[in-house]
Amino acid sequence: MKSVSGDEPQSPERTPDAPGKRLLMEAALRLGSQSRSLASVGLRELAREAGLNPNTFYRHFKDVEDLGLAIIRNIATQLRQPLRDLRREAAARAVQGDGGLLPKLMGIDLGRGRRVCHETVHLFFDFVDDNAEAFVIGVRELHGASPVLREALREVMEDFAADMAEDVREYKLLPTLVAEPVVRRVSRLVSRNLFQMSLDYIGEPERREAIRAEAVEQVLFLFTGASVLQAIGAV
Amino acid sequence: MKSVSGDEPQSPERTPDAPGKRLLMEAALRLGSQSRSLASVGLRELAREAGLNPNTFYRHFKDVEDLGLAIIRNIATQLRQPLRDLRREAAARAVQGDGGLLPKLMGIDLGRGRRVCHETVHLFFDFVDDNAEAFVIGVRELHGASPVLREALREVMEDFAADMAEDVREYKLLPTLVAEPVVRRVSRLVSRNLFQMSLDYIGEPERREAIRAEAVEQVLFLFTGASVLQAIGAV
DNA sequence: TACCAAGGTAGACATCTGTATACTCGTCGG
DNA sequence: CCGACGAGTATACAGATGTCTACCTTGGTA
Repeated sequence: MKSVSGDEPQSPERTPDAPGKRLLMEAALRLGSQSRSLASVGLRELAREAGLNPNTFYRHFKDVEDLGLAIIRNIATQLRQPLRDLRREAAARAVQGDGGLLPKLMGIDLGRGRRVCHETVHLFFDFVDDNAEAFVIGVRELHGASPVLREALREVMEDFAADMAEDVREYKLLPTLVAEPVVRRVSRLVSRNLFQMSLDYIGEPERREAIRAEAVEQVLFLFTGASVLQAIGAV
Repeated sequence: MKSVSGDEPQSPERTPDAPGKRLLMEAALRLGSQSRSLASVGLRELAREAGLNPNTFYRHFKDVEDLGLAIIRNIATQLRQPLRDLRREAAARAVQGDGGLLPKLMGIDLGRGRRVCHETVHLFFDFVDDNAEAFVIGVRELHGASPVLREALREVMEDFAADMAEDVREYKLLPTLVAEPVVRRVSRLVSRNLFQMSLDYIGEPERREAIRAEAVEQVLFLFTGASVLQAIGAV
């Protein structure tokens, strides 16, 4: 046994992944997203779907849980950086005024935050479009059976939220008087909610545009509410 | 076979529930909340935990899914009415001014909404305290394997949100200029988030007070944000 | 050339699961 | 008093699952 998905920490996918491993992960995406929990598919069904011998599974993973971890790490690394980059770009692009379409509320430049938020949310949903299966599994497993997967996904969302909070501060998307812990809490909630909505998004294709709009709206509500309440000293 | 949990619609628990049925449901709460998904416990393990013969299961339920439905219906009916009643009381109690502790923001009486919200949230978490196992299972199964359970739970949360939106309107907790669909969407999000947080609440006993506070805060942020943005015409 | 490890296969094992049929027992209505 | 019925039990079976040991194949390398 060499690499049951736990080598030296990890060079980010230095192995082009043995064909079997990839086949198994793809099979897991297909089956796991189509109804049941990952654990309940079972190693054997997984191998069957992948067109492989059950024992081949052991060459690459020690558990179904282990497979799950691999999938999670995959999408997490694919999502995190692009999202940060886009947020930076969006913030930069939105620096030049929006022509004052929206009034400033108690000194808060709503227009800028709104545009950054709009773009971020849309990139997120674009990513959901491309990785629907992984998202279904992810959100399922977030409250699922395995504590290990839960913890891993929690961490992903926590990082996601932390990035967001940091960017909000760095690009000054909120008035500085909003305390940092508040920003973090709001970010956490936004993150959580976006992941949640990704399931609606996937499950109701005919409402996709509406859901994107609602998501933007909700994020705006939250940050605005936080700003206003803090401004009048009612945190 | 007489009552596999699908009789005439339902008189609300006219049967005091055969002892076996109750034992099985309690066993399901214990096992289902302690790690895996309901479906993955399996009828046999369930019966074992309940100290009964596997076949006894069939006398009361046709499926594990069926058992799940019964549990969901139970807690749903236990939660809904009390919550509405409390909200009405809270709203009535909060009619007499709060002494102007908080300034009115653009004509919005924040103090009243805040108090009602505070009490509602706390009642909710008290209920979570008393039914922790059911909540764990509920939130798990919300994104779980079975479409039937998912749909049932969605409905529960939808009702929960609808009640909330209606009460907000009826007790005038928000300025009337906030459009009804917006209230509904915000309510839906709040509802979803509360259920979500109930898991944190259960899982991190040492942070319970903090979580309650955060929940109240988030609800306030949302409704405030919605009010403000609507007020300045930026919905 | 010989070797060796990684990737993949084959068959066998005990174990668990859902389900079907058939039995027991207490209670209640006629 | 008796039969029917609800609740619970016993046994049995086919199928699936995780895992073990052993074997084959390939590509690189000493």
